[in-house]
Amino acid sequence: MPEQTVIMWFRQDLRLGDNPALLTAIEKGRVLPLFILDEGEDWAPGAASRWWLHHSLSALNESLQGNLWVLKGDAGQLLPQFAKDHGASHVFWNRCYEPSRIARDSLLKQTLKEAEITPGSYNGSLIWEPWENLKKDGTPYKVFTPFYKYAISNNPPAPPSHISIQNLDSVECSQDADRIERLGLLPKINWYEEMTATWQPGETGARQKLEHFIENGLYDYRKGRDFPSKRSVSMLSPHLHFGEISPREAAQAVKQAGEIDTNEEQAEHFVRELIWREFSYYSLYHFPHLCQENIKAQFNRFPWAADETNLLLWQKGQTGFPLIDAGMRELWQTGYMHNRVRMIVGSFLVKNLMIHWLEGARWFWDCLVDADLANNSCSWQWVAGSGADAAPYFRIFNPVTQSQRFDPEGSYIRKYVPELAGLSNKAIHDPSSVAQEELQQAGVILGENYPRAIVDLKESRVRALDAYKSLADQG
DNA sequence: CCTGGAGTTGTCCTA
DNA sequence: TTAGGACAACTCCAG
Repeated sequence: MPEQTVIMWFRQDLRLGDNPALLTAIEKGRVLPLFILDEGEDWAPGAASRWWLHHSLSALNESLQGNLWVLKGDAGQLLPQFAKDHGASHVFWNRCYEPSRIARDSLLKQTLKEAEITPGSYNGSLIWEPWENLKKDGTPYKVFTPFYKYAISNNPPAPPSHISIQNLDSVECSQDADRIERLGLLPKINWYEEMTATWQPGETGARQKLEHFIENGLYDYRKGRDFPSKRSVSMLSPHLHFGEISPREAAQAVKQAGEIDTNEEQAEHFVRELIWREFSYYSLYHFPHLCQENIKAQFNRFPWAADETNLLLWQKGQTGFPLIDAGMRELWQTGYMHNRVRMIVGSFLVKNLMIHWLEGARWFWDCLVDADLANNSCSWQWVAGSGADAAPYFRIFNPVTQSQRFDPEGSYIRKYVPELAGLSNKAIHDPSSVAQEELQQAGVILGENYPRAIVDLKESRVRALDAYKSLADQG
């Protein structure tokens, strides 16, 4: 009897290591690795994500000895037919948790079963399934810390699999050699030079980032992660999003390194951040509307400004606030932005400019290589104050104060806003309030080579506070 | 039920 | 210069 053909449907698990669906597929028969690009999905990948996906697929294909099959179109339609055509007995995948994908996948399971093909789905992307870790009354946590404490003490994270998969004997791919190019994921204009310098999509690149973090960032993570020029952060977010490394593997590696180097406290903080990612998936699973609607309904009455001009200036990094502009340009050039700066540019858009958080979420979605529906939506709702956690609404970041505190020497600003490089460490945080003479010496001409501040921080802060207050007054 | 403590990530003013 | 309280008062969660 010939060996069974088992389709391994890769989605956001573009790796061979610690991949439960793949491990099960290998046990069951001969693996046919497949990826399907479905452009009709809600929140289809933005330009930066597509760039990443192209390279990640190429890397995966290489580690599969060129045997990754590729399709383009509606997975719900294509997959059952493809499975039939190849006489597959099973189709395995790791779960995705976006609402539309949950619906699509459960329908697909039904279709496959009717065709007498056995489907199987696994957890390859999360430390915990989102339906785990409920409160005693069976409802989900809405606040991070109680969720964190409960999950850590009741369900210690399971260790990753360390089975190494090399030279996998998979079904030979008979598709054209340029099938990945023909997905059309790369943009026509070559805007991605900076991205190539910053990133190496794929499993190998992910491991390198992890090791680099363990060696260079971990010892100082707790405090250093707040300083955008320090790069004490892991830079793992896009790798985690595309599943090039599992969160379990990252957590275990960092914890073990922490024990060896007595950096337990630092390691714990890193794992805590990974669990924030868990909490975002958990929240999206239990509250699927949060990617388009305010969790707190009173925010539906918020007087958002429909200000195309300010939105564009924010997007292009031309607000006149150097830290904001540095962050927005980092995003544009590298597909990434340091976490603290994300909070600050987010607060600025939503509170100082009073532009709807969804506008920010959409822009991030298109620009970020780590664009992730759960993380992006939850984080924007948190910044806006419309999310489930009860952060006091009067928390408004001051981009100048934050800049002085977290980029005291202006090195992050100088990197991404080079026209200000000649200003002193003191002056660089707020050129609009610097004396004409000093600006001139540094070659800065406000309104010509660097914009004047587009809003008054004090005024706009008061305006935002009043707007938030009016929501409370009406109940 | 009721109660009290806590809540990722702040800012500003005053003493 | 720095530390501490006000902001305004909500919701969540555990006991």
